[in-house]
Amino acid sequence: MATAASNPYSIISSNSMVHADSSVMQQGSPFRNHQKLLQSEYLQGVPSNGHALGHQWVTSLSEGSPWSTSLAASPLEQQDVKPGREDLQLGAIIHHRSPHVAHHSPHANHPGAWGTPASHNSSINSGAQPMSIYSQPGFTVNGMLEHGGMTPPTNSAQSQSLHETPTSDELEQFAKQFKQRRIKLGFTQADVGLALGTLYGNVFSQTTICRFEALQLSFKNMCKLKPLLNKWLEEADSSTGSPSSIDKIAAQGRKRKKRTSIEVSVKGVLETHFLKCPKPAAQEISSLADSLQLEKEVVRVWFCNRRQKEKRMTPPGEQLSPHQWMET
DNA sequence: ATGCATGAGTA
DNA sequence: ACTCATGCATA
Repeated sequence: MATAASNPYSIISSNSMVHADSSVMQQGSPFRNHQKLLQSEYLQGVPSNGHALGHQWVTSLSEGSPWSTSLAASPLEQQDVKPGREDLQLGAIIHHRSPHVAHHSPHANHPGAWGTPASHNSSINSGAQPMSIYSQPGFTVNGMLEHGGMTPPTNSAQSQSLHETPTSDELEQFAKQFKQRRIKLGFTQADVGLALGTLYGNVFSQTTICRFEALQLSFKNMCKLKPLLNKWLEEADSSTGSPSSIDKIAAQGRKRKKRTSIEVSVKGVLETHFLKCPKPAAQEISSLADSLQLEKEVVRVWFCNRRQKEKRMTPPGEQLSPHQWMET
């Protein structure tokens, strides 16, 4: 098993437009609902791919510095808890440097935001706030949707998405419609992500758009993105046939740990443990990691991701009626 | 489309 | 050390 450790951590830079739009054809029904999804998902047959322990990042490059070496543009697209502000200064900068003026209400980040019905809960959703939009007058990054920014004559869909928390159904409906429109208009998920960046300053990846369409984000997260996507939709709809010259942002040189590939059987074990104890103590993780011959960190992260997955609107597994995420 | 990973914000 | 939003890399 001379692990062909030929590709430790890759320096993000190449890779770019791979996925064209694979989402157009696959996917049967996005409504898989919440249930204590059992191991079913973890038994996904992986026929011709028994490559097991793929973990253990590296051992070949003499770079010395492990993945933690993070440099370059930080993915600050996080949720700034800033009441909206602190970005006007950026107006001067005219570079790749996504403004990411995330906005967010001083939310109360309650755990299990799910238990809270959409009725009269209003700590979430802060929809559209006066985020500073600044577009570089002169050239369009995405070929389309480059408006003055500050001119929002389109206030068609701000009735409820602004103060009223959408219901699960509404989100589901929207997601579905969004995807359809997007495809008809000929945009890929990646395109949308970029457009959002040039439009509002918040760039998103193909992954996020994909998850939105598939309702694989938390309820709160869905609520946050909906207004943005809604706006994009409007723009896209109106701007008839604007050939978009996609502009991929060159990735920076940031190192990242190579993705660990956990063996199917090992996943089964992890899943079993998860069902018993979804929140193992540090020590338990250690021993578990030890017995599975995995890095403790890998196991820890696995549990984190597993928990997070449990909180999504459409957990993998069963496919039930598109309701009841709020329950339980 | 999704698995594993990062990082800011919290508790 | 966890949650949550998000994404690179990969299947």
